[in-house]
Amino acid sequence: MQGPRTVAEQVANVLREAIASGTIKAGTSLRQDDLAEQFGFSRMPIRDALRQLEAEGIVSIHPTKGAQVARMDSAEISEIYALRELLECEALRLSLPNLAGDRLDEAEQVLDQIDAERNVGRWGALNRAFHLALYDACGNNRLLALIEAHHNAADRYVRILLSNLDYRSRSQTEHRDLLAACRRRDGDRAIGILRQHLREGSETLVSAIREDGLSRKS
Amino acid sequence: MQGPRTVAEQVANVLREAIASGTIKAGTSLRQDDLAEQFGFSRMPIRDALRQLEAEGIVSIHPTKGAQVARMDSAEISEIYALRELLECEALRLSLPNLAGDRLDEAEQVLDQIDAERNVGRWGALNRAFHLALYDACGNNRLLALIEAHHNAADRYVRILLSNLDYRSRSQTEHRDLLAACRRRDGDRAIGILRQHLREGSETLVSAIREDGLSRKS
DNA sequence: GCATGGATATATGTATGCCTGTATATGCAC
DNA sequence: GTGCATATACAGGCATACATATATCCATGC
Repeated sequence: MQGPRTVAEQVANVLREAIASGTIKAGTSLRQDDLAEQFGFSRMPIRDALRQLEAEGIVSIHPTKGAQVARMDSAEISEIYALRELLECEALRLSLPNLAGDRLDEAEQVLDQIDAERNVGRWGALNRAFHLALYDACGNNRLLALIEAHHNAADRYVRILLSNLDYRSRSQTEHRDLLAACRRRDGDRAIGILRQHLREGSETLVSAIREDGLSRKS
Repeated sequence: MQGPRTVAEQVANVLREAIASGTIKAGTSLRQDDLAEQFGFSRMPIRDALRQLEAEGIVSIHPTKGAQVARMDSAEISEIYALRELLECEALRLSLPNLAGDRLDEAEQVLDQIDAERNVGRWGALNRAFHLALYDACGNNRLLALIEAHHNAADRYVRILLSNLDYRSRSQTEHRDLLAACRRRDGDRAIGILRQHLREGSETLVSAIREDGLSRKS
């Protein structure tokens, strides 16, 4: 596994993490000159990085007006979660018959890691790792890429969820229920749990955003 | 409706159309210098355009190795059609209850246009317009964007399909059946027809690609 | 006092040049 | 004769410089 080969990729990775972790807030305008100076590179790789992040739906670019961290209101969060439900339930349905036992063991280890992890910033990645492990055998790489893209797009909001201790506890319970259903090869039950899991996440997140006022327009 | 605001967008549009129409074949390497000379601009807007097309999955870029028109083998075509089936059936299910009658009239006009159109290059766009008209009221903009992205990614292959007179005739019959089911507000039937329509397209296209050898690796 | 137009400033879009990395070909050694 | 190493060439990434568009502010006129 080799690291990023270009400066643009490095910049994109740093910005993605900064946005996901909340260091750079939604709506912040990302000026090419400022970023170039901060990173110590010219504007060109920064432009490439911003294009990359735009493709991922993390920033929005308007010609001659620059880039800013994409704002998501509760409606967009709902859309993303509706898509996650559609895509991930299908991936699980396709994957489960082909899912080897040791993959499930790996998924369980990830759950243990989540319980042990005290660094808030790691929860998002671990949460994603657990979900993707279950879908890994679905046989459709584009489907997996779409799922990962939606995880990335909503990452900074999911982290808000996961920083809520109560939600995190419920989430882990559901994760273990889901894993148990997968071990029993009970596809319908597993998909049902996953669907319920995502809907709870969506509802919790939407109400959290509404009261936090995170959706306010600048 | 204002046109492209930047050179990069214009270049991206021209390249997208050239690739979709088959003027630029799959696997062709897209050298920045050559394109810059052909278009009469510098390499920078060409770079931006290629990044944009990469995000759309139309070209693939490898650092220091340049860009080339993305090759799709039959497996990738199958993946795209599996996703189209998943996404479009869901969009239709969500849209149908909110779909106004005049929208259906518009869709029918598009079908008439397809029958009347003699320019092969227009069929792809009209075909897409018909499908999107049906999903328009689904209420999830991201879902619509994903569907449109998948239409674009497979466009040049769909055009191969549509240039087949026999397939085109069958396709139109299915389109009209689908429209009729929508008018009757028979959601299950409409989704069933759509699913069958997409599966036929996938199978026809996969076998066409296999025998045409379009998936050969340079 | 308000509105409109023009000018200026700022940030993005575009052009060009240089450097680095990779691939290929050739030569030498085994 | 084959394999490996080195050198050269080519293409892309990055930097610097220039052009353009847009927004804001100030001035002038009504």
